[in-house]
Amino acid sequence: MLTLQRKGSDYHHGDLKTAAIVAGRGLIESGGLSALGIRRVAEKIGVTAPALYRHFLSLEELLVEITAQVRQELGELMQERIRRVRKHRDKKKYELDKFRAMGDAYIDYADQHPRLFEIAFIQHQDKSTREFGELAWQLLNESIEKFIELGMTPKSKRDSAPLVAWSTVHGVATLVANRAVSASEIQFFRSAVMDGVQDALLKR
Amino acid sequence: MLTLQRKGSDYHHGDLKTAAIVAGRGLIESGGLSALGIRRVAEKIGVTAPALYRHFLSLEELLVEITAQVRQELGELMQERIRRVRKHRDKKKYELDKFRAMGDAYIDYADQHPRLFEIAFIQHQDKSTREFGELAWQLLNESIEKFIELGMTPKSKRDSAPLVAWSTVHGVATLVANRAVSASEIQFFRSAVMDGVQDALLKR
DNA sequence: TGTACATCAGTGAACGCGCGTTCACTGATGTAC
DNA sequence: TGTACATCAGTGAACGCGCGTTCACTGATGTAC
Repeated sequence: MLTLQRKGSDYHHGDLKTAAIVAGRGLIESGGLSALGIRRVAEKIGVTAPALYRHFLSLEELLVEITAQVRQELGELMQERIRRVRKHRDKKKYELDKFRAMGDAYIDYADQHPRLFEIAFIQHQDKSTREFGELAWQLLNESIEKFIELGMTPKSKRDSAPLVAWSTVHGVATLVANRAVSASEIQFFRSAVMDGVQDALLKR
Repeated sequence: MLTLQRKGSDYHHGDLKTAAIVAGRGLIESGGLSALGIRRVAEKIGVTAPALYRHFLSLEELLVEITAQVRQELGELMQERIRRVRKHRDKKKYELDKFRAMGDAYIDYADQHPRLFEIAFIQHQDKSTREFGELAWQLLNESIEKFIELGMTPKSKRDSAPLVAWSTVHGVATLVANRAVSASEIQFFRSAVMDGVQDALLKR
């Protein structure tokens, strides 16, 4: 749990910025983007609205910080799941297991935090999102690089493979987050798509 | 061009409902979902706000009608592009060309109407979106059915293939709509992914 | 063909609300001496 | 160690705004006779 209660005096909060981001996340998580607001965040923290202007230039800026954090978290979940994969003496199998774990993590995040996932990649100003989705993108590229090293994926696909994998998994994740696939179909859907990605990347 | 100007008297509009949907679309197209509003739609049409309540129960209902129309349009664009594909005496090639045309249409729509695409699949109440995205989904299934008939796709993939194809193409479309892929990469990205889908569906 | 009347799509004013942001301020903190 | 003071994170009141929706109404339309 992050520091949410005030420490010491009641006048100074201590870590308003962090608290605001956490509170904002919570609002979006339960009510979507339109539930985010300066006044609502302030109320949730137990502070007056203008106090937030000591830490953010505007509502927009708060949102930008929230989405950056969500993208980071998504990357961290992937990293965590990769770590938990059991080693296997068959290196190819091991790499493949890690790859699937990554994809599963991405989809799980979208499933469990649909509203956050929904807003994670929206564009602000002229910044490219991938620049911020750095961690997830990097992990994906490392994984595919391993496939190539082990001769599982042809070198010719070095540039395209990460894009194919990303968009496919992103597609499932989006549809799952939007509940566009019925709950009963989800399991089948997810594994069918992951098999499909594998088919597309691997030599046979 | 749909009937936008009033006909006959100035008092009765003639086709307010249609005009409201068109105007609402336009607002979303240029300013995103948050730009949609009863008052703004009314102003755009040249009518007072309460007039719209003769045709819609609420703002929400107007939005539902707009998204349904967008999904329909998306399907129609796909249909149109399929129609334009040149016949080819090699049936397999012909089917494949039509399949790619469909995918291209889907992505083009997302690229050209990013804001509309963004909101097309959002969930309202408890209705499943696919129920509404009927046309697009049907076309995709027919296409894959042809692949199976021609022995290009194994029968065992009958259920999974449409899901794999949909989510992959949907993924690209989403990322393109969000401008998460830089303009210079888009062409390579699109064709790489379409090649990937093909790899996943077809026997080799 | 002409008139009375029901229908109903539109108007105009008003409602209460919650929003982001600004401003002059106040209270707590921590540093200099 | 104790006091004066600069710093700055918070307050409270107020701003102007645009929103969705309601209400009693009015004006145009088309049907019955």
